[in-house]
Amino acid sequence: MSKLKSAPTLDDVAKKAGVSTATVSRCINTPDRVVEATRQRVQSAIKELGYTPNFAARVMAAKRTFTIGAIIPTMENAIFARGLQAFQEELHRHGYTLLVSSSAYKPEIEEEQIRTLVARGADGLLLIGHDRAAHIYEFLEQRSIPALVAWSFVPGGLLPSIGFDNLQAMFDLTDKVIKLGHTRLAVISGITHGNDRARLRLEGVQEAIRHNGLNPASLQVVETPYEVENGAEAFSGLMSQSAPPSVVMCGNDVLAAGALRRAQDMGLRVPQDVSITGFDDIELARILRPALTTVHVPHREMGRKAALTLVEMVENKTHGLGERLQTHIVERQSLGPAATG
Amino acid sequence: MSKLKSAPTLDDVAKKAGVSTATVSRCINTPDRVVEATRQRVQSAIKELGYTPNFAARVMAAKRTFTIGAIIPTMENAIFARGLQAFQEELHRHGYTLLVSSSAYKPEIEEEQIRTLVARGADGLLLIGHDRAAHIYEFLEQRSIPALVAWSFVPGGLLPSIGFDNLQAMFDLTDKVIKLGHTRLAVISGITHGNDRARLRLEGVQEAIRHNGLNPASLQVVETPYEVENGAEAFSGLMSQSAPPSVVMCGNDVLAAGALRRAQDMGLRVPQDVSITGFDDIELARILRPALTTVHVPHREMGRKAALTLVEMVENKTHGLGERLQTHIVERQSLGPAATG
DNA sequence: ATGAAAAATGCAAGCGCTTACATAAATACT
DNA sequence: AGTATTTATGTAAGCGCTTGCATTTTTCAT
Repeated sequence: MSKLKSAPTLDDVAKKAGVSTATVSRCINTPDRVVEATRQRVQSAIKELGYTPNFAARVMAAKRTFTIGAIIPTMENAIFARGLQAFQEELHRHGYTLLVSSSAYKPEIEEEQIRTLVARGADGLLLIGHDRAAHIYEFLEQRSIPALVAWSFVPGGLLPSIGFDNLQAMFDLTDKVIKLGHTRLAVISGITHGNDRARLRLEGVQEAIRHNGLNPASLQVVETPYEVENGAEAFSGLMSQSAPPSVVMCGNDVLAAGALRRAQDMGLRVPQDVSITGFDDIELARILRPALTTVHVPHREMGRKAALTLVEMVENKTHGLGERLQTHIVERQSLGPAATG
Repeated sequence: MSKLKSAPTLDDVAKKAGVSTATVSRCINTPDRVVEATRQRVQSAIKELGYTPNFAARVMAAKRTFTIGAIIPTMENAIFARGLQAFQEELHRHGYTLLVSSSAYKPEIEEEQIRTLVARGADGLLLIGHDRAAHIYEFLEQRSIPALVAWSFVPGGLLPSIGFDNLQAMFDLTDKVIKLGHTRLAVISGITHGNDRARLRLEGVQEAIRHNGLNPASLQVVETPYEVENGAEAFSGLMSQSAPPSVVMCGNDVLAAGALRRAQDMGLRVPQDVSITGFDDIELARILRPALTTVHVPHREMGRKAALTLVEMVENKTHGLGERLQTHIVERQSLGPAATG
């Protein structure tokens, strides 16, 4: 009942069905080029043997893998997990498989992963953000691997991108903050090095400050990795100064969650004593008390569209148009008017 | 500067270095079997050409992929994301790449994914939980693919497992709940069909109830998918009855988060009016107010150990011992004594 | 019926790599 | 110095599949 050592091959199927391997191959790949009767015979041979095509052999012969690679900073942040899930689902719908790696926000690791995925024959690649060494783009270009950037839309970038305008989104949020009367702002930003999303969000704040005639030098910025604990630490650092900010704008919801918790631990009321904002609008933002005022990003839509675009790029060898997705501010309870005093 | 159409091959390198392909191959795979001078020459040829070994060809020839497949229900739940991240990191440390698919908790999809991963030559497989059709185990056995189950430890299962005792953990938590004076318990469980973790957790509650001499029939159970919103809905359903429970035990933290939020929306104080418990101890549990009393599961450790075990199984063709990891109750604020009223 | 065109199938050449096995070069030993 | 070992490299046979081209069978129009 179970004695086979190695998997049955095309040849085994061919023999059993009394046809050539070519015919079996056609039955699998282009069934309409095989006459009904033969197909039946082959099908049952396949079933009987429990045959599954060997992927590597197939790739070698056909030069196609139907695999798309994605390299994300981490699976632990819900925004990537969610977008990736949608990406995967859409890919699956088109017959592609997803190969994921995470780079832990480290450029060297990302580069290694890119090479690995290419060596594995990924038909296309999904990358996060635009910031990376020029030679990586050259490598991709030279190997003519279709690649797409997500989570950051930059028109006319080296690679097409599906994402949103991080700068504009944060500009708008900051503008709203300032209109509420805040003048002492602080930012808890993600690490900007090699991360255009973080960088652009920070720039958005700065631009809004200038735009509103506030003093750019008054903006306090802390850069820290995207973890709850870091948000908390950064927050207490910021608040224990002589002139603490009236609002702390965080680079993402995770950081904001940490800040919020710490605020409560410090006995500060949010938003009465200090306002806090997030970015991403992950589920957490809604669950927290007070619920987080944040920027909603359509992660699922982004994942889905990225898949669609990438498949299109791979199959039609087109360059990919890219698309700017809309974000919007979600007003909840963590942002209030500046305290009068 | 960039004109090459297809990737350089071993042959190209061999020619450029003036050696045979075998030597180049050895330089890459068993460098100590090649003399220094030659190795140097080959190395620089590789560098100059920007050569990367073709994965598929390698697999075909060597029958090894250094790939481990993992099929998880979803990447969206932090518990899997976190465990998988650790799994991946450990795998990477041993030179393996991770291939992930998610099954969306659907058995048919899981089966398809298993076949796909096997066809792709995964050297080993990580599966979640023990509940699946017998023929899948046969398939794995027949193809002699090492496979390991995680997130659920069941000694003497068909496959070795690295996980924890879901039943015992929930039994302990329930025992504590009952000791606090609660007699009207309710459970918001995940869907138990095809999910031994959910099923065992529920059984844990039931056993504890019997063990403490309470009436098993009094336990109210709602089964629902693991989403925040579902937890909320289930909670209000439960509480709007004539004799609402004094404690709602949730199948995981996500469900508990939904329940908690809904409780607050309904004007119920937690834990004064009703207690709520979770399971998993994800970050969220700590952030919520009141913070969730839950069962801590060592996800990272589990991921890491699973990787170690699986690599060992693959490389030494051993059967894998499995390991029962310890969980513990984390007492926070969402569970209190039964209301005396 | 009969030859031409169309459809179905078979043949066999790779795809790029690893790895026995064979051979050549270097080193050791008497 | 001469032979036995050891070490380094080359030769070539696949791994399981796809696919262009050749061949056979079927279909169709005359």
